[in-house]
Amino acid sequence: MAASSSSVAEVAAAAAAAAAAAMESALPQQQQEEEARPRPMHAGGAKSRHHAYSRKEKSLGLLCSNFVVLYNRDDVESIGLDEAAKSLGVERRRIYDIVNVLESVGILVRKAKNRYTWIGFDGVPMALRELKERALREKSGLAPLQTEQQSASTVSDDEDDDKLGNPDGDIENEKLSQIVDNPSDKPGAPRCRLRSDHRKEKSLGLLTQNFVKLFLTMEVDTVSLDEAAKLLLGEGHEETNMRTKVRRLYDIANVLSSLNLIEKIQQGDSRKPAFRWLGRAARPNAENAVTVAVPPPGKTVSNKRAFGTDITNIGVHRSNQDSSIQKKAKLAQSGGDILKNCKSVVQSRLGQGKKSGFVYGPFHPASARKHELDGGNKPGQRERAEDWESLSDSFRPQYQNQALGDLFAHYAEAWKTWYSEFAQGSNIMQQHFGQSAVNHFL
DNA sequence: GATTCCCGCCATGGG
DNA sequence: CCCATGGCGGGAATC
Repeated sequence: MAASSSSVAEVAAAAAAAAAAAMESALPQQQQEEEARPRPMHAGGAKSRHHAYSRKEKSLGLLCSNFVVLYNRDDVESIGLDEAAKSLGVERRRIYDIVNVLESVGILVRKAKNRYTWIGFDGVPMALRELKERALREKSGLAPLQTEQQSASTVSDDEDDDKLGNPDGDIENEKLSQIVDNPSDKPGAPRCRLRSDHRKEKSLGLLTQNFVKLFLTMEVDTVSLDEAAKLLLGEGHEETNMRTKVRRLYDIANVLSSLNLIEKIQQGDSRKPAFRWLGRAARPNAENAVTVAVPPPGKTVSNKRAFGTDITNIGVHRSNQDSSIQKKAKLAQSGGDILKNCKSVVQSRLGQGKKSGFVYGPFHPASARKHELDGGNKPGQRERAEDWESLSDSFRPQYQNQALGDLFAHYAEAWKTWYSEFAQGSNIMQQHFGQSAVNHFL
């Protein structure tokens, strides 16, 4: 119970601390954490008195940071959920949350039940490219449906997704299966709409992708979660649906923040905060984040939620309600995996990147097109040369090993689900961003 | 009082 | 039926 939980915390702390220490060298500049938020239990003895419950220490963002610190190494084979949960001292449920968004951004791939393969940040560029590509195709491909409200007669109070069967959906699917190079693909059998994928359509992972796409396609680089929710959701919606969606977006935004893919900013004056895309992001880790130039545009004040460098969870609960949650948290398994070297293969394929700042994704550039590092575009003002993206634009899918195949299979599937859902949301996107977004840089 | 968002119940879907 | 997964929303902590 309590005893075990504390020991778990200890282990987590040790592991993460070690990891952090090891990682230190990788950071361009070591910069002590500024720790915007003083530890609530900072006073007192060496350890910690009792440590009052603090939400921040349990945040998904922090958890994500720790997760990354813990696994972002060369010798990380596959990741077991139980193992992760135990190491980080959290319940399994939380790991699912993290893993889902990490996967959406290409940092992980599901290998099997309970098992994920670590791809690392090198996978991000490609994932973003995929995402963006889809988003753009989506935009131009789907029916323009100009400023028409699409009606949807009757309020149909709670159900949002109607399944409007889009004609070109099949075409896309076919194209996909080709790309995927699925050996066991039957040219006729498995072509199904995957009924009742309704569950998946509302998944955190999908939501994450759509959220990211939003940033990738519009040129205004900030959105408030309410806006995002409205955008990603349909039009009018039950208050409750909106609220739930926003809750999820908070979750996602927090982990994306910890990955430095976005940052929270205070919109001008007296307005709810919004999130700004930092595609060029560098390193996960703490808040120092050498997030390059990009001076915050005039009045926006960057007060992103700083994730402490401290190490995760302690077995303290939200309130004074004891209830030792104590999961069995068994950790058995982790036999010798063959997948182990998959990761290293990818790694070597990339030439070990990481420290050089510029890294190629899993696919080595087919045509070694070198894009100038943001050569000379828009002098002055914040240019948004997205390193992740421009970098990946030159990629040509040309996989040569297991892991990559899996990766693509994954993307293919994700697409399918995304496609149907997004089809309906696209029109509202259309009226919001119009054509301008279609041809923005690139 | 409003916002942020953690916690964990419990539906669900795969095996 | 068991168990891995992961929606979902109450309501506590923060702002």
